[in-house]
Amino acid sequence: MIDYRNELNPAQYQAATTLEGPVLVIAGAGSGKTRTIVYRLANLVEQGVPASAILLLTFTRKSAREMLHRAGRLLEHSATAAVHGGVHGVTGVQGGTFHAFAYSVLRQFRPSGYEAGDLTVMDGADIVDAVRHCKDNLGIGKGDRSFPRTQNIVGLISKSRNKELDIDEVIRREAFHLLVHAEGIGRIAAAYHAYRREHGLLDYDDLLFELERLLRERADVLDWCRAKFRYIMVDEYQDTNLVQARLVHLLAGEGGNIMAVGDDAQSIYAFRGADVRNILDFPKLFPAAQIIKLEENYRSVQPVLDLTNAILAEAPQAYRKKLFAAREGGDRPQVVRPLSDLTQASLVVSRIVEFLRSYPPHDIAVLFRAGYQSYHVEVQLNKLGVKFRKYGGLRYSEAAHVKDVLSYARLVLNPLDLPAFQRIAAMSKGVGPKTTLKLYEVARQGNPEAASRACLRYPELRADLDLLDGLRKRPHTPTSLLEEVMEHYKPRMEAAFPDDWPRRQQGLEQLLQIAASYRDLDLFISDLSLEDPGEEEENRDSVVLSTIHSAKGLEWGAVLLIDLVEERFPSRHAIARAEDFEEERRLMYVACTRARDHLCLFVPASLYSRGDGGNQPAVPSPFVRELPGHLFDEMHESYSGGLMRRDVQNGQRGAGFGGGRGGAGGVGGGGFAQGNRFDGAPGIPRPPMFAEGTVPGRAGGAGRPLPPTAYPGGTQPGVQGGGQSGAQPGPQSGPGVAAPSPLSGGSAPAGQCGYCTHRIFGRGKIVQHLPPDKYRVNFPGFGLKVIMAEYLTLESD
DNA sequence: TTCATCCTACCCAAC
DNA sequence: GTAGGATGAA
Repeated sequence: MIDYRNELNPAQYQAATTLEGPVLVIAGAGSGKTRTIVYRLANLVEQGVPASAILLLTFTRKSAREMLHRAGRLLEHSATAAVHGGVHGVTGVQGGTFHAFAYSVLRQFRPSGYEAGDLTVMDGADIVDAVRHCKDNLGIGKGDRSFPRTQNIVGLISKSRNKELDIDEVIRREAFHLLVHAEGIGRIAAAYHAYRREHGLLDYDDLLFELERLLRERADVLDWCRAKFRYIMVDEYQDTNLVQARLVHLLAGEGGNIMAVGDDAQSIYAFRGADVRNILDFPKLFPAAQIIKLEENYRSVQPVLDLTNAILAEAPQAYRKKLFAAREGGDRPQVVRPLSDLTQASLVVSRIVEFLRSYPPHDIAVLFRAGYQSYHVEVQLNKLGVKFRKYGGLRYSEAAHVKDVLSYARLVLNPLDLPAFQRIAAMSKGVGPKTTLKLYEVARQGNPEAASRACLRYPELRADLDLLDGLRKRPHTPTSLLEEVMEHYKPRMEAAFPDDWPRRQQGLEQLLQIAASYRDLDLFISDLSLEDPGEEEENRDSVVLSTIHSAKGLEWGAVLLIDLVEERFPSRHAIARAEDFEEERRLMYVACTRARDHLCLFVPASLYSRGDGGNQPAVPSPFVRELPGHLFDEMHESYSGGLMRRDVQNGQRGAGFGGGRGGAGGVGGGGFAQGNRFDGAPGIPRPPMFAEGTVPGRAGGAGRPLPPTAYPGGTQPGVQGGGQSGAQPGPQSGPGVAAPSPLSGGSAPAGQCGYCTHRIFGRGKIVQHLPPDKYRVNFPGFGLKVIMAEYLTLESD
């Protein structure tokens, strides 16, 4: 028997043991929310509720699986499971995202109004392709420079549906400058809608709305759902949107057994229609709802908690919680001020290397606002041979070769899947957009002579169509089908990607692996759109790089948060409207509350931008400026690359930018290993500003007052530095490719045995030469690393 | 009509 | 780096 009362605190206990009726759990960051859900799952099962009657809606399938796994372990260890003969388990619990759940119901009870044979779920790239197709088709915005990009249009369409507002209204509210194009955008949206219906395609928003429509139109389906899922739990409820809340209400019924878990302070998805009001209005929607608050924080040390509480203190909040810590001691968070975003990357990486002494790689994370911001850090990590995994960025299933292969599979399933057809057709020489459409019409009308005529002209395409016909003739498992497709596709891939096809081949093998666990092709394909399989395997020997959004719900021993400057964080998109700005603040809160022991905030003093001639000064993020100075330690990078501690005595909040000159000097104490080790070290490219001798915004070095920035409610924030908006710095080197290192002076080792020195890892023994230019080296304390020769200095013995 | 090439503006977050 | 528009040749 699980000892719920002893293993949970009183609030958690109440949540885990209240099984009937509606319950709202307000769970502060790090308050053992997951633990509570896990125990409640176990409890439900112990009480004899069949697993198949439980629906667990979470933010990712991964977190659903994690909870189910833990609940299963809990049950295994309890005596009750044995008493009941082990029949109880959590294996039958349905868990995943709203979208995945919606698809599972929709494929079972097909909604009315879809012509084509099968329903295919579109992923982000499919959606962009489809909208572009509609836009071109209508000839809207052609050659008009002021017309928004397809991506932007997709964003507007999705926003209008998620917020359930007219697209004109969305434009009026959030993109006033596009108002002149509102009519055209509206027409594209309408065409895109018709396009999906015509081709049997569902985008993310369709999944939710079509499920709602189905449940409202078909009483039998609603009854079936209610009878089947008698206990529903929804995690991260603060990030549900309107239609999701209605779905919850529909599925549970007014007095239903529904538990919603969330934290209004962590609502960070308003941009996709999430509405904090959902969590605030939960008691109205379910009048009998009990409200339980989890306020004790088990995750973070007190100094980290103090800082995160300070971030939250500035925010208006409905469900007031006072988080108190269960963990004593710990270091104060650090604010590090690198000279530029380029040197920031070096500092971040050396900090990571330091943390690697006390934490396993997967317990260290670098977090950032937007995917592209980790670029420099990735380059630096590659240089040092530190493995990392990046979350939030290009999806695995959106890689070209994967999409190619999947297009065949999609056509087998749904012969009129136009996006897939276009993809396949475009691979053939001599076939462009026009020809593709003609051929598609021919195929649709089933005109045999026209078809064979067309095939004669394009032998490659003919081979594709033959393959598809062959595949359609007999039933296939996802695996056998993919194997056949891949065999057919391989020569194409080798031709199309001459330099890296072997790596892509590996990716396809991975796809095969994933497919192996599916029996139904349509489920397999839709799952790829709904959940990134790349996130499945957790790599325990890789440091984590993640967008803050993707970091939701996770925690690490050490968290490094980068690019805390205006325009980047808060995002430049979020400074005009107060509500957007508040969401940025919550995002900052979410980021910082991910840290258990160590939190480092990086505030680069300048940003490198190619377009604007080098480095532009950057203004520290208001989220850092507003922090009371006694809550953190502050370090400045010196011109020579070392770090110096800011004089705490002068440490009034916000006033000390550049004031650290007279401080404790050197580093040592702050934990950044050796103080000035960057000086003249080989292989560290200095930022251009250094070489050029000009340091915008830092000249003079001290006491420059902070540029005032106005925020929503006040005047428009001035555009600093000439209005550039963070043009991507040109790559100084691709990942894994050595940058020219101006100072290295040709120190590449030539021998292959013996010892070498690395500027971060120190002295190590060369274990193996990996031609042409890498070495496997064993560094005491760090273990085996693969390092490029350029970054090693051979010991001349 | 397709394809190669150049050029420029543009990048926010995710199911 | 990428999307996608403009351009001109095949």
